Amino acid sequence: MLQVAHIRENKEVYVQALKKRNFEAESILEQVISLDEERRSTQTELDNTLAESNKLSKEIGLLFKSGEHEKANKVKEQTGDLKEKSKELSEKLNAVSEQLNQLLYTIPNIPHESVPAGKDEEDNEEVYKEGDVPVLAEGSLPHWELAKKYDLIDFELGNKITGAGFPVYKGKGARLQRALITYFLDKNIEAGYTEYQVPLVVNEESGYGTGQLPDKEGQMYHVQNDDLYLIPTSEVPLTNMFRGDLLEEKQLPISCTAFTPCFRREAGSYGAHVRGLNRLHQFDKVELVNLVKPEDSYATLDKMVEHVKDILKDLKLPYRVLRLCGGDLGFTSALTFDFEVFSTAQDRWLEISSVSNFETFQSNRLKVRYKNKEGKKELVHTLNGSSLALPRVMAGILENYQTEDGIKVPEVLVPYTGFDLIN
RNA sequence: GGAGAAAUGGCAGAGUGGUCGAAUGCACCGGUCUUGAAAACCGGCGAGGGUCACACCUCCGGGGGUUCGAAUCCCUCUUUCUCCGCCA
Repeated sequence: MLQVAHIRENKEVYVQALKKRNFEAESILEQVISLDEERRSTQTELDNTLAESNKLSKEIGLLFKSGEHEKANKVKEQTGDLKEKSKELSEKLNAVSEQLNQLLYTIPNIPHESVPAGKDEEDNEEVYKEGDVPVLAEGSLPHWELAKKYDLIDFELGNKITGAGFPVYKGKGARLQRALITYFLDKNIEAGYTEYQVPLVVNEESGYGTGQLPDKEGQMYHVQNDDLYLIPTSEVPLTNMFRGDLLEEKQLPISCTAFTPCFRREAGSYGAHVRGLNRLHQFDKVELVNLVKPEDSYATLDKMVEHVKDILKDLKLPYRVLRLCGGDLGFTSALTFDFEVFSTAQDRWLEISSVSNFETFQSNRLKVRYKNKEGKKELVHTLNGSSLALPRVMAGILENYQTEDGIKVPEVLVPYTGFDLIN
């Protein structure tokens, strides 16, 4: 959520910046400003009314104490009007504030100046590429064929138990998956992150805090009996741990990592691009979340990007890094780098990580602040990134490491799997 | 799931209808003393809105009510603790 005080002072900057997202902000920002003005003037009026009735109440108290009951009763009569007026004003204030909030929820974050203008993923900017695309033998297979051939993942079984998009991992498939999770966590801990285990269901407030609600309501599974949501990413519980907190400067930066399954309804997805592990309703992911001082956030973003690069280098997977264009940038993000692994057998890039700086967009909603050296309270910057999302890494490994003898296990994983070949 | 008790500032903990945003202690920050530190002493120290700055307003778990006036009384929800039941 954008900060109204800033909008008030820099409306034109906001309008221009949001154009990169193809978001026409002029009129909506004007509405925001006028609602905010109304809000403030209503607040002032209410304050004055309350001040007056507070004064009278005090007077009444004093009069009763000194035994002047008659006088007191007379003053009492004056309070009725004030009471009614303040009731009206506070109702108006609530309505205006609510309206203002609803409006603010619909405005996306302003993109960082380095974000290229653009319509969709076609316009993303490739900023880095590494690794040779392996030349595979004749008859190499996509991962869903490999998963079947070596009995690693059973999609049919998942259909039976739950439905499409809930695969069952078996044998060496399950162990490879577990190895990857442990390896990712270890890498993150080594880089200074603290590991957490967090709830997989969250309340409505948490959903709003990180911006899944109301924007992506349909994306989350909703447990209606208890009004809870299955997390679409551990970003939600991780970031919400700090909701409403006023941190000490020395506590920053806060770096968390967690492994969790993620649940996404992915309503409306279908076709070849969702085959196999490409898109699932339940998948595993290891996530990074950073809370930092504003002046440090872009350096932190760079560090996160380097960290993910490092992991992919370890795994010897060919990958590229994209700077997302305005049209493809997530609602809450100011700058996002996507990582994609090249799937040789599918002959396409698969997104496996997304690393973003949200600046104050989340922290403003979440009210996560810290006291700086001067004792002034400031919103922290929040960042997150996947390191990494499991299914597509799994797909990439299966497809790129296939040989005539079977699927080799990347060297760094062997200590975790306990085997070096799947055959 | 049943019975009872509780929820106050970073923490502990007073406060049961009026001058209470809230005693006191600890923690924290600044100062005096000291070569330095500790101790002692002095001062400061919750959050949000609003203002150039004050003023002023709001907040004692959340919501609602009674009252001229609520941390304090009533209703309701949530959470925590104790006892019982069930259980990985």
